[in-house]
Amino acid sequence: MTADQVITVHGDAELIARAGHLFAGTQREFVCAARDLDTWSQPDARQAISRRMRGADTSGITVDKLVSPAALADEAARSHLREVATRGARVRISSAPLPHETIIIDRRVMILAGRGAPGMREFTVTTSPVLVDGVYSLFRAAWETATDLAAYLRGDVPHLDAGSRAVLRALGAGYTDESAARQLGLSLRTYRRRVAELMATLEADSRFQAGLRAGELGLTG
Amino acid sequence: MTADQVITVHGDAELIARAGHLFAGTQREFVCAARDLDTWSQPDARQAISRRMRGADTSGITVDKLVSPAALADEAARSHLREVATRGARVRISSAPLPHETIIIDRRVMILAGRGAPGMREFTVTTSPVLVDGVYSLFRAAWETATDLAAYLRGDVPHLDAGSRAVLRALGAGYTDESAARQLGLSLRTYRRRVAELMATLEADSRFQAGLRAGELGLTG
DNA sequence: AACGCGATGGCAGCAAGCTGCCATCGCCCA
DNA sequence: TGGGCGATGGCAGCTTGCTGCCATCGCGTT
Repeated sequence: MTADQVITVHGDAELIARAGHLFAGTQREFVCAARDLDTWSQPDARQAISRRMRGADTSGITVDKLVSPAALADEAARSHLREVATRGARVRISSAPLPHETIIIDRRVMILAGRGAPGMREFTVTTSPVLVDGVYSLFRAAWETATDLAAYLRGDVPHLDAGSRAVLRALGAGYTDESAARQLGLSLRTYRRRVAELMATLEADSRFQAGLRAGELGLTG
Repeated sequence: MTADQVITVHGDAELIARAGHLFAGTQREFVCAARDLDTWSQPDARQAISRRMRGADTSGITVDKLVSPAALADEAARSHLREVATRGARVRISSAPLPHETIIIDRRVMILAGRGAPGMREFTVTTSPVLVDGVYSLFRAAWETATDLAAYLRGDVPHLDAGSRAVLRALGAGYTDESAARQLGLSLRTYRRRVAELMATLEADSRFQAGLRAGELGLTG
């Protein structure tokens, strides 16, 4: 039995001071899962990282960012995500609650954030291969099933009104148009109009494709 | 800056000896993500755990097991999963590669397995709240988007032959039956027969529902 | 050769889905 | 009051999808 160490630091400033060099030393891969963008919206923390990254050769580095829909709530966060996406990062949205912040660099170092006020969070820095590999696999499992940012924005999921959701539920339940319309108190004509609108929204050419898209976008409940 | 410890043990025997009491001490929740069932298929390890769990009140404990499809490969593993499922555990299948083994008990203790021969793996035991909470969130994110075991077995995903997959692709591409049949070199009649078979397999009443199911079961590529 | 069997495909008829056209209704605004 | 407008629903005609029935074909068995 042996004992590895997990370093715990308090606050962004100490993290930058003690682990900043790890960010700059990224060789191949930088992955990150976070429920919000609080850490990076702290101006001084972001600038400190940016300064360190400047000059580094970032061309061969893949950047994967997994965030929850909450990160799209305000316009500042949206534009930040769009910006990193245009700089080559892959951004995906997970409907499930994510950690406050999990960062894995080159599959060697792992940084996790605990809860706490922005700027004063507790972070742990770990290099144990077993720990890092295990968490990395979990990250990938969550990543694989998440929705791409572009698809998420294209689908504009949250803009589905209650009616469309009801139609979606009826379709998903496998009803015929006739019984679905009856259940929703609509005429057959109107119900089908709704279905047609929904399919247009989902950019689907067939009902099968619409079902597929609806599933992809996590509209099933 | 403080330093927590991560305990590393080698092999199932040492894990049982040093951390076995943690399993028996489970109060509310036992979650586990694993790419295979090697650990639990080791007879002595499983028996040791079973012995410790005996007598403990397991009624109020929720058990969540997330495994990859590989865990359904051989019949022994399948029946083991069915058995834990009937004992109240929730079992889900993730199409993405999972860690060799990740266990989180009561959201307080975390045990991760590294690679290595069954029986001789390296395990880490961690109690750092920041680490455990972070990994727990990732687990939940992967869990949320995984497929329930029952649905997975019902769909019998692996038993889809090449033809069915081709049909699935055509449907997903949004082609009409006519053009899909032409592309696949089938008559319209046969193509529709295939679609009907597929829908029966997916237990779908409508094409929309079939699309939904296909998406759920991760058949889209 | 004769047979059985499963897969295929044509045909026909029906069910379901799609959409243009128009009448109607409720509502807001002038 | 009257006009405009969007949402609704009926109708009709068309397309697409669904399936039972039967003929055919290939293949392996007897």
